Order: sequence, then structure tokens, then C-alpha cells
Amino acid sequence: MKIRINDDFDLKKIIDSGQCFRPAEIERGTFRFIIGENILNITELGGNVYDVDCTSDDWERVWANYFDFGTEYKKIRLEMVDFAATKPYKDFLLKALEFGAGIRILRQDPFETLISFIISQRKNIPAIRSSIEKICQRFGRRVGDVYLFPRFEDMQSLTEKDLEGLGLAYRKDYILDALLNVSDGFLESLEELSDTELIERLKTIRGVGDKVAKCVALFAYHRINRVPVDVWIKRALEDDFGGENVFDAFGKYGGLLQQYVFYYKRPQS
DNA sequence: TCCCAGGCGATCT
DNA sequence: AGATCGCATGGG
Repeated sequence: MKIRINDDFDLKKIIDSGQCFRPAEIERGTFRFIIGENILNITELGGNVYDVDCTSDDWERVWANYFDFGTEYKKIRLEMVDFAATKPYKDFLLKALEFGAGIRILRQDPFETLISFIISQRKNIPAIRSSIEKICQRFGRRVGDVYLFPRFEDMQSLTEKDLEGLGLAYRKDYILDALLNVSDGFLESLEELSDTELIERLKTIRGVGDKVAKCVALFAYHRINRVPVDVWIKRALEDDFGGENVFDAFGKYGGLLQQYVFYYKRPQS
């Protein structure tokens, strides 16, 4: 099925912006995304046209939400460009907003996002991907040549021993504590909470601090005003913004701006 | 080889 | 409340 997408939509940038770990460019111009038990192969045909290997029903039901087509990213980006132009650090900001044009914030699965960002601490992105892929292969259901990310039910009775050999190191305990907490609709119940309450609840899980909680809030619960501050954002704040927290100034889009800055600041691997 | 990674919890002041 | 430190492992 062919589709046309007129808004900001750059698959490679979305994948390389550090918000997700499993999606990949499997052939030149063809990308694979997975959410739940849904697998999508999407190919760039040029001229804002894409080929997708799903039904129009699944596109509307699953993928339009996942790619957040209800939000106009180009419009927001241009608003941010106008606002950035009034700032003393505009040179860096304008370059970041241009460089990252096409980035969107995916609406990802909360359980996968939580486990993934617990793993992410003190790891580089290739190492994170490696650990997550091993988890999928060991505990996830196989669909063709793809392993789904395991559901909570697939992991709930795991012990520390089951988590060996996955490159998790001290994070094993954190994942086990997350599994203890994440039951009986815990993650679903967070949907209705305010941003600050959501983050506080997530931080009750061992191994979830401010940074990981904000990543989950931003990437799974779509709280696009929450700003995870990692080493790269810290560096940008010091190197490029004179220590001033620019993200506050952008208010409700702070988390989105954070994503542009992260993508611009982090060297491409 | 060596450095460092989308941090966190414990332990101080 | 804020600063410092150890942490296990793997990727570049």
C-alpha cells in the first residue's frame, strides 16, 4: 500500500535520535518498526510517498498513532524556529532544528520503553541495542525472522539467573524490581496521572531515576514537555547555552526540543 | 588498549 | 538539598 505523508517525517532521523532501539533500516530505504505484535516494513519511494506492508486498517489503527500523525511536527518546528531566533543562543538552536527536521516523537509501548531505558543507563547506544535484542531473542515470541519484545507476562516470573548473559550487569536487579512493580495494570494506570505524578511513580522503581523516568514519560506517555537530561544534553547546556536551561523557555515543547538538541549534539555512530 | 556510555543509589556534607 | 563515588559490561 502506498501512502503520502506531508508532515516532517524522516525515518532515519527518527531511528537515530535515540528515542527507540529496535527499529532499523533493514535495506537501503526500507525500515522496520515493531510495536506489540505489529511489524511494519516501510520503504521510502521519494516525494513524500512510502510503501507500507500493512493494511490500511492497521495503518490507521496502529501506525498512525505510533508515528503520532495527530501532531503537526513541521508546524511546531517552525514555531520553535521563530522563537529560537529571539534567543542569544539562536545560532546553535537554529542549526539543531534544521539538522533534525523530520524527527518525530514516537508513541512507544510503556513496558518496552521502561525496560529499555532501565538498560540504557551507562551504556552506549549500540550496547543498549545489543542487550535489548538478546532479551527479545530469549523471551520474546518469534514472528518470521523477527522476535517481538517480550510482554510483561513473558517476563514476570524471571529470576536473576534467567537474566545472565544479556550484558545487563548490575541492571539485572533493576529489571527484576521493575517486573515486581509492573503488574495489575500499573503502567496503564499511569496514563491519567499528571506529568510530575507520573514521573514520581516511575521513580519508585529501583534503577529508575529522573533521567529514565523522563525518557519513559516522553517516549511512551508522550509528555513532550518533559526533558530527560543525559550526558549529551548536559554538554549542550554547558557548551552551547552558557549553562542556561533553554528547554524551560520552550515550555510545552521542551522535550521535543531536547530531542533535536540530542540528535544534533551526539556524534553519529 | 583504554575510555566512556541517553545514570543510579548510597553515602557523605 | 547538593556533591561525590562506585558500579559491571561492552562498543569503538
